[in-house]
Amino acid sequence: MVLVDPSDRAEKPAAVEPRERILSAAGREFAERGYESTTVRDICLAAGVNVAAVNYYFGDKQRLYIESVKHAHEQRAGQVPLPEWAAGTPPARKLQDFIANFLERMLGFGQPPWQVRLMMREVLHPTDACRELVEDYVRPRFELLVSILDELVDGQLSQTELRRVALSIIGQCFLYRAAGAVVGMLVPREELKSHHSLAPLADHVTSYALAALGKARPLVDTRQQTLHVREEASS
Amino acid sequence: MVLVDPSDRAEKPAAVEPRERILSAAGREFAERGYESTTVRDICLAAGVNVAAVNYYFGDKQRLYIESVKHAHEQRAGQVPLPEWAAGTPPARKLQDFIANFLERMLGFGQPPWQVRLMMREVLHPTDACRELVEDYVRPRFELLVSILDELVDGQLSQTELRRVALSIIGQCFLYRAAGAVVGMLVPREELKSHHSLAPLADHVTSYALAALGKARPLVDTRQQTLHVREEASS
DNA sequence: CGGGGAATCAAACACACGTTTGAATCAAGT
DNA sequence: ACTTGATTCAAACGTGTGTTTGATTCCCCG
Repeated sequence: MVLVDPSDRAEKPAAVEPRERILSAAGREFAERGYESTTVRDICLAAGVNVAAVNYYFGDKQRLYIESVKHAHEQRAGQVPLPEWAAGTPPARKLQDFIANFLERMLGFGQPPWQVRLMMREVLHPTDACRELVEDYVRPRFELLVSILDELVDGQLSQTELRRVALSIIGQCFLYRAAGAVVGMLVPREELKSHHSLAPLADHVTSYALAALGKARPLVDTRQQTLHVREEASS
Repeated sequence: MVLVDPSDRAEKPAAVEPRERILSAAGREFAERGYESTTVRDICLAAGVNVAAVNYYFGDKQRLYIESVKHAHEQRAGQVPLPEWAAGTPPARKLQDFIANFLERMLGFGQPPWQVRLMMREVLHPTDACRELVEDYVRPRFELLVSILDELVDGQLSQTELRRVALSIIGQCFLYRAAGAVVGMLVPREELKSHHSLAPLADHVTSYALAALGKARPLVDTRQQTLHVREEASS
């Protein structure tokens, strides 16, 4: 006979609703191992509840998964809100801020956020929870980026071109989150920190974009290069 | 248990060897559904062999998975080989070719090849088969790209900066393959073709990179801000 | 107190999975 | 024709899974 004293039941923060504990534990497990590989027994063990609790509170595993994706999404949305700027902020500055914010959100410096990893899974292998996630979470950011770019180039690019540039920027940030392990294998060990730190990355992506759009000097200063070009021309 | 060399057995003209059929079917199934969600029964059904065949030829499911990843890799490697250039080819042209080739390989226009999807899974959620894949398949391409960029900027960027630029280019291509479904939700229906066609994409990524590096005119022609002294009249 | 609905629990269920088995089939060698 | 060993097959095994069950405990209101 096991009598559970309410005071020693609290491995987690005390007095949190079981439903919440399950959602949180499920999010972590799903983010780590994926849907198929995580068992409801693992989730319940991590949450400190009986196996039957999942079905009691959520009906079945699938509905728990969808709920945990939404839960992660909501938590994360409040955690790193969209940046806001005073009127008259130069668009180049907005772009810089946006990229830093986006990277912050994706890579979650400081604490590795399982919420992002869970949503990333949803983006990479869409299930039913995906469309809703895109509309609520991805599209607003995407269109904010497009509008910043539009302002930056002063309406000189078509919407199609703007979206292409936006996707270029997102792709650069995306790679580090989605394929971080492979990136880690490609760059030398001692260089890894500089590839996974916020500031250098954000600077690179920003100046790369600004240079491509003609709003900053190219990464290579072409004026100092004339001599080399001449040498090369002989081959 | 000793296996007989297939070559000295009487050949069946119509059907391929069972081992090959299993590898092919397994690759397709794994690429589509992932490791956990794919059952050996499904694979054997698709391959037209008995369930026991997997264990007979490969030992267990895990080894079949690793073999099928290698198999896909080898097939794909021969299918879209690394481009080669005559000495003296301008690096900008090499970059263009590389990007087109890389996109061709990633997106596989025509029919989406399950081999790439399988390898993509390995990149996104690395297993034991990953490291080998990176060394044989990813790294050579990556270092080729870095060397092209190095030639392009004529040694004016550090290796770290070169790798950053290379990862920027790869990230842009990568996004369309890894998150194609989400990209499809973000751009208008009628624009989708232009975002998933080889030529426009390759042009965009290439000119984006060339402009950022100061080797081509920016995407936006800014009359007031930047004096554009460089005109790419060389050739 | 004590009755009753909500919550929790240990145990079991039903099923699908990877894997094994042992007999049947086949192809070649002698 | 018989032997031999590789291959194929239907059937079963053991295990881990999501889910259900029925009893038990908790908590609150009368």
